[in-house]
Amino acid sequence: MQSVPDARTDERLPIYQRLKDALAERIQDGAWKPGDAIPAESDLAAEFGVALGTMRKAIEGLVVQGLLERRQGRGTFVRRADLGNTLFRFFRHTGKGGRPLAPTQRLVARRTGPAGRAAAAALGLAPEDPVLWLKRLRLVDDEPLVIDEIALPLPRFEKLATVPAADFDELLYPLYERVLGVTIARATDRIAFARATAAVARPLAIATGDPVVVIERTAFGHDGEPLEWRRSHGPAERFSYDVEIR
Amino acid sequence: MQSVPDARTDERLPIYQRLKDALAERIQDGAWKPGDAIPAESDLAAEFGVALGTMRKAIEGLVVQGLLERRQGRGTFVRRADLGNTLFRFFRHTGKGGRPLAPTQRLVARRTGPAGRAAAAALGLAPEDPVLWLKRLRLVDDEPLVIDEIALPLPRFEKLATVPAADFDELLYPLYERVLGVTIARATDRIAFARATAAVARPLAIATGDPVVVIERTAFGHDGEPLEWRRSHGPAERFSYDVEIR
DNA sequence: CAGTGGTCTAGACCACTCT
DNA sequence: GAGTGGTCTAGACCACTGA
Repeated sequence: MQSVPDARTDERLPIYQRLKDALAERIQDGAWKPGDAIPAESDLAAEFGVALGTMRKAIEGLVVQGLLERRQGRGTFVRRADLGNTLFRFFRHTGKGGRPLAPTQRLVARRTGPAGRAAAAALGLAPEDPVLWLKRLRLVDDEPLVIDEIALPLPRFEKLATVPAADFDELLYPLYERVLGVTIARATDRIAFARATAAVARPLAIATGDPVVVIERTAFGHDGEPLEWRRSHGPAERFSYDVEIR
Repeated sequence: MQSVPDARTDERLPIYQRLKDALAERIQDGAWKPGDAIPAESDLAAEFGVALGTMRKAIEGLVVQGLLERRQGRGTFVRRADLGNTLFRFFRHTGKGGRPLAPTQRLVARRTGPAGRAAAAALGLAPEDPVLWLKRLRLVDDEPLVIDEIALPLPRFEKLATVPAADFDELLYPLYERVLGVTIARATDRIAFARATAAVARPLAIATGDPVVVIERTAFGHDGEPLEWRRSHGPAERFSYDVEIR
């Protein structure tokens, strides 16, 4: 049987490609952690036995991919993915009278249960596989704006089932990293509109049947593995999103 | 009085930056037109008196910006911006039974009138400045899906006022290029939600007050000048949009 | 086959950051 | 001042395309 060519050693690939894969692997493996500085370009070039320019091209590629971040005169660092905040990405920030916004969040429910069809498809599980379900309400200036249902594959996220509810005050992705060492690198959102069900309308303090935005997100790790699925609902009138094309 | 440093000659900028600006200018000026091949990298390097690698870096930048397109072994070409199709970018393509979709479009109205507040702000005009207004209905499988109101600054788009209505069968950006030599390079969309007014509901064959998506687009030329503003409405239930983050 | 972009090298000097 | 990334050069060879 023919051995499958490894991305790092497949000689048909350009050197800089193989370097990219080798460096990316160090990040995935956690040898280099988010926030860390990686060795100097010249050191890396020497270590891999390539010209400086070739190593630069490899690093440049990872910078474009958002894995690394260069800081002139200081070094090259493993980037901490900033996937923004659904609240501010997708909703109008009605900063009335220039007052600073006060976004807060509250864990409404936490339970273990079957993934169901949508979450299972996104996470690569069977619908009956158990996941940790979180329900979270996000408010701005004490006004409910978004309700999230979040599915996290078990056993990987088991520890989150016992973390004190108060810890869910913070953003979730940093929490995953702190508690579980799980890093979210990338996510896909799908935006659509629907009518509010009773379960969604109540926490949002709107009427059943009112128009809502539905944002379904799948979040992935550096290795491309799906780690989290969530479905968020918010009042449609508050929704606003900007897209830049080309 | 100090002369303002030209992007192409400001010596504080890296050479490759100045090269980028010089090449971009040739595209803006129409010296190199969309679809054209530009001279070989080696020729350009010689012409500008720089090393090949430096010219490559400049070209690479324009490729990333979407101005140029490389084709291995053939040459480097001026890219024809493909701003996609609002229909397929933002709405579910319900290809029932695998039948190919039949998207069509119809010019519903064409008139000259004041820009009004929204269009004027986007186009950098005064609200009372005259623009050419187009109203266009877009259908898929003979079912109305999107109604567009399009504002085009006037004197520049004057010729479009007399072009036969049948020509509006095609996509607008290629039409602008063919009839006026105007190239759209970039656009910004803002997506929001509203209730259908009577004017919007009638052509879409929905009820007044039904939920609709509103997509406001400003389109720009290579020089960053706003060239077109449009507001599109479509039924909210048919809307679907995917966003990839980082 | 000639001409194009794609990869790679080995060196030089500059600009920035920190101590 | 030492160490980092940023720019630039001048050359070599490879891989692909089209006539």
